Amino acid sequence: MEIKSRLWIEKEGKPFIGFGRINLLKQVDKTASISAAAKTLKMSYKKAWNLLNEIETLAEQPVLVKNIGGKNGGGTQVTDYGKSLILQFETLNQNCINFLEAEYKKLEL
Amino acid sequence: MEIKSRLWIEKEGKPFIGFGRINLLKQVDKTASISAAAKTLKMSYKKAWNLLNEIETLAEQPVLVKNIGGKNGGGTQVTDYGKSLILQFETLNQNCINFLEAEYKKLEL
DNA sequence: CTTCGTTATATTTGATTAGATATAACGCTC
DNA sequence: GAGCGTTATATCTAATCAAATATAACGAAG
Repeated sequence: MEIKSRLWIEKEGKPFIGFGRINLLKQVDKTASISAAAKTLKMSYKKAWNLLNEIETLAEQPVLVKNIGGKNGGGTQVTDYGKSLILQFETLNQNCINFLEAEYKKLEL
Repeated sequence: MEIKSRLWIEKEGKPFIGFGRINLLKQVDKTASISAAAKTLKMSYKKAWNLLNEIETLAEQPVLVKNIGGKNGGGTQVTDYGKSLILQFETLNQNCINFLEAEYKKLEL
């Protein structure tokens, strides 16, 4: 028996960043490509693009720098702001997990 | 911009209790009827029954006392154990929300 | 100027899930 | 024993969501 959690941040009532989107951002950062990131996460390119597009629509600062065409067909880089989103969310998530594990031990189920 | 969370407890890898199930249990406790609880939550009886059945299958102690037939066709009562599940989950959930609100203020998004 | 792999986008198909419907058992009440 | 409203369960339909497919634009490189 174990406790699970999912947290996310909303903006204007719409999901802004959460577990899946941050995971996707990390893969984009690692591969420098939306399509490559989608492939490693076994997700359709369309879905990945939609998720990233929602993030950028809601974000006040640019999250991605995209290059269409050119060397190797192009690619996508994650901005410093995007990287800070990843870092902040992951620490927040880990803090939450630690907190819940401690609380969970107090329960009698 | 606001932070949201969902937490749940799994048993044998399957969801045991979470937000929706606890909400349903509360309604059953209030109405003393699965069908009435399903109606107020705008959920099909089948779905409500399935959720409650999963809870009881995984729980080590009885959560519900069901009466088929009889006065008013029967009904369902929540056991003391079931009520303790409700109470414990709700306090845990509220503690988590308070914790996250505090953590959230530290972030720069 | 052709090739390449990427971003970008619409459309269509498929699968999974939720919902509606139907039916039976049950036991108290009248 | 007929009626009632509930629990219990199967089956069929609808709707939603994910996936696959198709197509175009793009720009560096050879």
